[in-house]
Formats: sequence, structure tokens, C-alpha cells
Amino acid sequence: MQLPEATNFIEQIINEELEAGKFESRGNLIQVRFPPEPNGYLHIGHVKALCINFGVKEKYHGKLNLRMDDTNPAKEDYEYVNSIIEAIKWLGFEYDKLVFASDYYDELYAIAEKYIMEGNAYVCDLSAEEITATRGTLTEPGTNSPYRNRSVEENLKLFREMKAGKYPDGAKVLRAKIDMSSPNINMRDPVIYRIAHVPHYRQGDKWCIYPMYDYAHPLSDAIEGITHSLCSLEFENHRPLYDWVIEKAGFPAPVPRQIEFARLNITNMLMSKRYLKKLVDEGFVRGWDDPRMPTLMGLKNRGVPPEALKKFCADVGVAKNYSVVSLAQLDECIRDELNKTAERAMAVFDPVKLTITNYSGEEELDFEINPLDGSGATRKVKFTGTVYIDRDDFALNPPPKYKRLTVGSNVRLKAAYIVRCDDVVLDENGEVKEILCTYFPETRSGSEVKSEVKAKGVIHWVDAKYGKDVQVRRYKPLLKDEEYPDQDYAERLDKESETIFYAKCEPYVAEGEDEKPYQFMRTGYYKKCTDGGEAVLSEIVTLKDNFNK
RNA sequence: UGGGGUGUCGCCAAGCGGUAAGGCACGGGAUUUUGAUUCCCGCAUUCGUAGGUUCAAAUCCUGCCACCCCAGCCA
Repeated sequence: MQLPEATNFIEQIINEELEAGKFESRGNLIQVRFPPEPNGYLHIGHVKALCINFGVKEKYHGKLNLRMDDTNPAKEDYEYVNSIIEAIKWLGFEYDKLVFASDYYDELYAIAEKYIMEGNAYVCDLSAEEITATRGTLTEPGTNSPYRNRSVEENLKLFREMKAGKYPDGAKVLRAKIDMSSPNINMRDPVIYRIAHVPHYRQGDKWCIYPMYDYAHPLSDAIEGITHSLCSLEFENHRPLYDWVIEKAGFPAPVPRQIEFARLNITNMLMSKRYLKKLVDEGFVRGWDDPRMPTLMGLKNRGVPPEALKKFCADVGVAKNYSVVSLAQLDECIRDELNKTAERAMAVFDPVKLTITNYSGEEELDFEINPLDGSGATRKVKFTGTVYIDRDDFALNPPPKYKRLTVGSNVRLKAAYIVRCDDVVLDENGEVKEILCTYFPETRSGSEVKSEVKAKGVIHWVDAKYGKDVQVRRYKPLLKDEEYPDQDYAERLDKESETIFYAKCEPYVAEGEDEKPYQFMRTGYYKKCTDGGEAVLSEIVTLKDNFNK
């Protein structure tokens, strides 16, 4: 059989198993799953797991189930399942089936009775505190529960009464009977069912006992016929239990195999649910989908293309090393994608007026929409000879190697003419108020006429008559408040995480469609949107700037 | 001081006994109506560390060191 080339250790394992014929009985069908608990929003950390799982599905022409791991009714809701589905859809991944762990409750319950009948589980009356106390420590073994040797009949009766609602929360649990002296604490008779008189968002109050993750997850995998259960490193300690649960349930081979990989961390990126929730709850951000949030809906709102996230995951790779990837690597992937796809446009963030003294009238110039897409397509830009340029595109005292406008030098106005600065008008504070130039008609952009006039650099501009006012929003990474012990977190967030100011841009941009990303020369990628009827340019990522290095 | 993991360039990461891929970052140069992009060129005599086996070790063996995870009726 023709095996695809493995690009990471997980695929290597799968290839080896395939080669050994492990899955011949099921037609070599590889099956994986993505199992979020619907208790929060997906964030960039989840993209890695998504890419790995969907990567396996595609590579081996296998199947992938999106499974809501909803075994804790206290925290889960449809709001989250919907947002998870929406996020996955946005990324462009297509799963084969949407399933819910809660759909297996009946089957899971039946397996629990089987455990009891075969002496692999018992009902324990110890309180949560007592269970903790008898579990032992990292270095000392635990002690057996006094209820550990109840008869099968008594266990069955008690368990059925638990299910029937005879006992209050916490009164009893069902425990796996494994080994209280195991060096692996997860094997010290873990709780597999608890009583919780809490309605389930899908099951209503059909149940008052709910299975624990360590029990429900492996069995869900087995029930679905999952071949590879990919999860993060912190579950390595659970693998023996994962295997035990499936073995005692008696599923036939090939049984699912859990493989762990390192989760994604990014410098300066807050990803723990706890902090994100705090930011939302305390109003530091506008919501889970605020463009500053690392949630997928936040990233989408920010204007990050899903392709960039996939490339990022591919670049970062899959391994078991604990790692923290630098944010620059993500930014580079976003730029790479946007550079190929975003329209070019002009906007001036810190405007200063530039008047061409020898120009009169008005004309339309051709502006190339994207020099990289090969189409050569252009659009019209109106020009009246009086424009705004960016304040730092002009220098009274130019630093070395400065390529833009200075008194007495030439510069090209992008898509228009080369101009020479003759004079400058300063205000009472010595700030540049107006720049006076003359232009060279023969240097009109696209002109065939050879001109002796040269310019060192090119700058962008917005016509003074036609330019529009826009609100600009720029962002800085959200950091944990712990990282700023001496500052007030709220104040810092207000001041730094979002900067709002007004700028000038082309009417084409201000009046263009929402959610469209643009590249502005030397400043960066911005998404145009409308907020309260006002045109807003919202920062996606900056452009590289080699001048300031 | 129990158990499970991980240590290869500033950050990721290949490598699987035959003499250190690639990406990001960084430095230099060329092209450019974006100081962007593109394009060259440079960037680990060394793989946590100390020994050992071998003609040959990042890869095998042994000891040590560092870091991460586990004592929820969370997932």
C-alpha cells in the first residue's frame, strides 16, 4: 500500500501501524476526532489541534468527528457549541460528523454496570475530602476505601439508586477499582461517575449522574471507532487509564490509541480561559470577539485570514517539546497571506498639507490595485494638486539615508508626479504646517516621456479635496496583569491595547465594503469596517519597516 | 525525595549509527513608482552535561543537571 510521507511524529506512528497491518480489518480507515468541551470559545491554541487532526484526516483520506465533550453540565451551553462550529467553519475545515458525548450517556451507563458486574468498579460513600485524603501523595501510596469490597449486588443496587436520584450531590460516586498504590495517581481508583442534580443543556434532567472525562472520553473514542486520539501533553499521565477503561469495557481490536503533542504557546499571547474570561467579564475588551482577543472570532474580527493561521501551524510543526513560538512568526504568516491578497490603497495617518504651487485643475490617475496578483488591474484616483502626506514622509533635518521629502529634494507621489519641495511653512511652535512644492508634468505616472527628473523615494498621499476622515484603531498585545505588578491593569489596557485617532483616506476606502483588508504603504494592513455609521480602519498587522532599524 | 515527559542556533523544528534540513528573527548586498514584496549571500565544527561502546554517535549505553505535567466528585 502506498503510504503518504510523514511530516511529523504522529504521522510516522500512523504509517508504522498501517505498514504493520493494524487497521486492515477496518479497510485501513483512519479516524480522528476534535473534542472541545462546549464551555468556552475556541482560540488560536485550538487551531494547532484542529490542523493536526484535519491534517491526518486529509492525508489518510480518513474521517473526523467534531465531538462536543459535554460531560459536565454545570459549565456547558449551546452558545458555545454554536461558536465552536462557527469558528471551525470559518477556518474552512469540514468534519464528517457532529457528535456529542452526551449522546452516549445510555451506552456509557450500561458499560458502567458491566464494570460493576465484572468487579472493576464500586460505589464509594467517601466524601470528596475523604477521597482526597486517602488518595495518598506524590510519594506515598493511597489507602483502600472501606467501600472497595462491596458485593456486586450491592454495588449494582446502589449505582441504580444513584441514577434514580435517591442520593444528593456528593453522597456517593462510582469508582474504578484499579490500584490505590499505583505510582500514577490517576490509577488510584479514579471517580468515573458523580452525582450532580444539574440539568444538562441537551439532556435536560434525564440524568443526575454524569460520567467523568477519564471514563467518557476513551469510551466515546472507542464507540465512534476512532483510531487515533490526539491530545495535548498534560494527558500523558492519563494514558494508562485511557487504555484500562477501554480494555475493561471489552472493545475489540484495533482499539483507539492516544497520542500526545505539545500545545501551542505564543509569546505575548494570553490564552488561558481564566484570563480571557476576566478581560470579558470586567469589560476590558468589548467581548469574546474583540479584535484584540486571541479567540478565533477575535482573530476573524481582527481581519486575520484563516489561511495565515493554517500556514502558521504548518510552519510551527508538531512535536513534544514544550515550546513558545514568537509572535513575529504568526505576524509573518499574516503578512505573507495579506501581501498576496490585500488591495493596495492610500491613507495618511498624521496628515500635513502639501500644496503644488504650479498645478491647477483636477485629473484622474491610475492606481494599481495589487502589483503582485499579476492582473495589472488599476482604479482611478482623483488628484487636485493639494494633498495630505504623512508627517514623517517629510523631514526638515533628514537623518542619513533618508529617501523621502526634504526641502530642495524630489520625491514621487505614488501613482502621480515627482514633486520638488521649494519651501515649508511652520506654525508658531515650529511644526510643519504646509509644504510647498512644484511638480514636473512629464513625470506623470505611467508616462512614456523620458525625464531627467529623478526621485529617491515614493510616498503616499490623500487628496485634500476628496480625502475622507476615518477613525483608525491600532492594537497592542494583551498581557497578563501579573506581568505589570506596578501598574494599574485597566489603565494600561486603556492606554496601550487600543489606540484610536483620526486620519485621512481615499474615498474608495472610506466608502468601500466592510471587512475588506487593505495594505497601506509603509504603515501596514488594515481592515475597513463601519462602526456607528463611521468608517473605521482597524489594524491587522504592521508592515516590516527596515528604515527604523 | 513517586511516576510520566522534554532537552538540537535568539524562537520553532528536521534528524532514527555515516559525519547538523527548513522556517521565523538577525546581518550584508541586488532589484523595486510600497524603506514592502522578490532576489542572492551570511548565520550551530556542534546537538543539556560527564563518561562509555564503535572505524564512525545528536542518534546506542550509564550517571548527572535543568525544565514541564500529575494528589478536581474539571476537561
